[in-house]
Amino acid sequence: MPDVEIENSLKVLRDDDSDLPIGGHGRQAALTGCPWHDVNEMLQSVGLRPTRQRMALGWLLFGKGARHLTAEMLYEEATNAKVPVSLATVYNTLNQLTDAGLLRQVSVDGTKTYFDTNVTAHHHFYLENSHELVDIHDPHLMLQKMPEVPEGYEVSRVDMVVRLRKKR
Amino acid sequence: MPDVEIENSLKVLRDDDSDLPIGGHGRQAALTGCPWHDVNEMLQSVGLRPTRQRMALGWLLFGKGARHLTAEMLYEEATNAKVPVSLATVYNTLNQLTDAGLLRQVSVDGTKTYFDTNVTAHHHFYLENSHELVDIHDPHLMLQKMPEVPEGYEVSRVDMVVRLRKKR
DNA sequence: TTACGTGCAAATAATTTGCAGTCCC
DNA sequence: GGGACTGCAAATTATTTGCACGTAA
Repeated sequence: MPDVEIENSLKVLRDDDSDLPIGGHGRQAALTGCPWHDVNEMLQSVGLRPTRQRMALGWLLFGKGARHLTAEMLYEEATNAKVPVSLATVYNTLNQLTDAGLLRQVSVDGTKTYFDTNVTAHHHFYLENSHELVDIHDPHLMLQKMPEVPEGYEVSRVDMVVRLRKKR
Repeated sequence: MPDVEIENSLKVLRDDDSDLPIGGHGRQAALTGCPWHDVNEMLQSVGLRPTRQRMALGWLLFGKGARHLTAEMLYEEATNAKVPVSLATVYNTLNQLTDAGLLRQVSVDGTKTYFDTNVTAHHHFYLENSHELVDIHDPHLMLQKMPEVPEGYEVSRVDMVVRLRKKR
């Protein structure tokens, strides 16, 4: 996990406090609208050419509040934003950013794959009714006791998903 | 399935003792090797006709030790056991058993869907190298502190996956 | 220029579905 | 006998890939 520097380099880019459907957690305000040159820098830092489409996607991903999206969702967002990119490129870009450690993949139900712009250790609520993914901001939830790991293995990561359904 | 060593090294971690595949409804201790009529009963109890293929699949699922499998794996097992069933039927059956509460679906990486014969609350290790799923038997791991659930929602289930990789 | 990036369409992979034939009660 | 079940193949869905063309360094 190569993330400490990346972490820092991105901190400013995030807007931790926007439209979380459910509990949003407050944090310091990001720069107004994540300027172009931040995304640019971000891309450079991981060795990706700041092309038109990558800039646009990076801007959509990190500039706005949206934090958990599928390729399809991002594709639609881009299209709506008059930034035509092909779906294939969206997939490619998401995968490249994930490999670079700027995004984290979350699988919750076998079908869709979500990408989370928050790469720090944290867990998720999954709203079964709306198929929405939301960060759990409560830090106490995090691993109070690590299970005994078998010989020869080490923990790569812990994924926890608390599935929620609407009370009837 | 190249896992014999892994099998052994992890044996201790499994809740071998509680081999109650038919748990939930039946509860009574499993007879030696889960004979036909147990599977039969199990199917009846959830309103599924005990057909040849369902009996065979049920026998493979609950009679043997294998506890986490994909449709493809079960299909292969069945074929090897000279019980020809179509892959579609395997999928159908797995879904029916899941709906009936006899199996639990676990998604770990977007691509494959695993079915777990243990439907009690528990978590998993996922061996990234071998793509194997193993129960975490440590009950202490379970919910030490439930996160604050947003208004109007209730927890449907908590899925935790501790991803392990081989130490280099 | 020149390797890298993009779009499109075709290719995969996993799973579901339509429907004709089969089996259980 | 009649509806539940099965198998096969075709259909879906999500994602990847091959390849000709465009573009940043």
